[in-house]
Amino acid sequence: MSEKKVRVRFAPSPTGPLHIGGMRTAIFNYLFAKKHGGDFILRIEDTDQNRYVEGAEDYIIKSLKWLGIEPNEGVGKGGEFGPYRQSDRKDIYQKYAEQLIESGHAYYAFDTPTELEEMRERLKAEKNPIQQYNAVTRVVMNNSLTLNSSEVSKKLSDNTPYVIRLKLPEDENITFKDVVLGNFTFHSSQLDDKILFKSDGMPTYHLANVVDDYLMKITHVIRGSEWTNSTPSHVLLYRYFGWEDSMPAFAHMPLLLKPDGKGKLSKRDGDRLGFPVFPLEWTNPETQEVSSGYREAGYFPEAFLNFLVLLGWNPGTEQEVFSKEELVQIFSIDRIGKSGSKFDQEKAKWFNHYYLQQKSTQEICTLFIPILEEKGIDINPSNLANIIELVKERATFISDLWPLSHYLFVAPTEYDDKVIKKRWKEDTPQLLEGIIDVISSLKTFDAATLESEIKMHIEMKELNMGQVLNGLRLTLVGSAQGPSVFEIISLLTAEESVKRIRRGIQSIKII
RNA sequence: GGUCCGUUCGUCUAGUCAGGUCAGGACGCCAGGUUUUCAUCCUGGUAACACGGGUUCGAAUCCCGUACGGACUACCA
Repeated sequence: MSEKKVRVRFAPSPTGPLHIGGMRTAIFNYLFAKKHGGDFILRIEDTDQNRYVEGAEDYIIKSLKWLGIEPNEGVGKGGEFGPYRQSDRKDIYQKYAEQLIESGHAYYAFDTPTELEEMRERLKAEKNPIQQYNAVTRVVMNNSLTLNSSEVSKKLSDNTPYVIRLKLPEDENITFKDVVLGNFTFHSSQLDDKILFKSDGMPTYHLANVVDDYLMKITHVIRGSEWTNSTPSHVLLYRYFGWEDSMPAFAHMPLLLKPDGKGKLSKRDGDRLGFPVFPLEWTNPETQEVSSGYREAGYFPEAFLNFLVLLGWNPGTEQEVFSKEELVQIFSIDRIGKSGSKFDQEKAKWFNHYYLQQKSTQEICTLFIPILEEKGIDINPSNLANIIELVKERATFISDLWPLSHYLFVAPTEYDDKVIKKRWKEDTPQLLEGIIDVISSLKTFDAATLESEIKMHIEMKELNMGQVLNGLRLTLVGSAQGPSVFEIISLLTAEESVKRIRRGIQSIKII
């Protein structure tokens, strides 16, 4: 076995925050690399200077880190195949573009944007289904194939803006195998002479991507399926460079779709639909507009990762909850589905609820304390642990804990009208006086004792439970929610409970 | 318009390559149980092979067509 070491790259453009589709691509790349004991490389593809957004690169690194994805090499990490930011590799690309010109597989093109536009308009008017710069149309354009060599050298020495285009064959089938989608055949007449090198001196994605993947010894290209149609051009580049033997395997992943209908998920959908599409909160540096993030919404990274990995992939078993380590063990690229998936916020919440329940009470306390501090609540740790024990099973997010438990910290100041109407009767105050007596007389003060004593009292008086306990809950909590009243009383202490019951008796009026 | 791709419960999906279990699981939803309440939890239920042809004893599975959806079609990635 002389299998090459697996090396994959995640190669986002720093044009803004990474959305969850990009995160999923990163996760799949990472899992695949780890599964095979390989390297995961972070490369920043910033060849479009116009779209560069300040802070985006940092955002990408932070997002990966939040999920526990640490690149083996790349921007912010280093490595022997660097630099890993394409703008720092500018010189490399020019050399390769020129090499292609020398070998006759690329050419200079001097057409202005206007001329290109006219060409497309003309083809459109002729009802030509293909409106591209290709083997047919290039013969009437301004390029080093139609101009004689002295005209070309003159233009070059005049600094006439030019691009370098890939010279596609006129009549050739290009085939490649995609690990996810299967075999593809494209006919060269359907492709265009892609620009490899732009007039601003930067390469396009197509060139930079192929050159870097080759130089960085990438073995598997796992990327979004929006790249499928340009893959044949990339295949040709490998061929023309003479790198076909080390061409990586391609795996194009289906896209994440809008939850409510049509099209691929976009950055706008989040705010429109009321859920985050970004892992972390993002503030647009130009407009100061804030987009919400999963982290800030209260999702745990492990829940978010678990949820995301199941979008378009499954292990083929009925298991749905996985740790990252487990995923590394069982991940397999050929279990990636072919069709796009919408995501379901309800399921994301379910995962978060599940992961929250797996956490220790101590851990949950630690996460909850900042919220309490913000509310100005002072609490002793052992009491807090008891409170968390009591309410955590109801919580999906840490932020649910306060609405679920506030009455255990602060006495109710108002009482739910609906509950008053339904549960507060003429004899309620009198019945509660009886409960005060029971509470006050107890020597051991735990939930079990409270329950048996209060129940005994109710039975002796020949009352029914609902009659007494609902009113009791109202005075303690202010509403008709929460765990067992006996648990509540025992946490509240006798003194506080009696105080609340008295206050309720005084201030609640029959409706 | 052209090229390429896809289509199983409302959603994520198993099953398709090697045709033959009342098409399985999860989320959601509904019902019942537990509970003094609200949740949680437990049990059960609802619900899908896009459509039309063909091949076959037999098709979700293979073939063709149609519809619908998606991606690409920039000196953006």
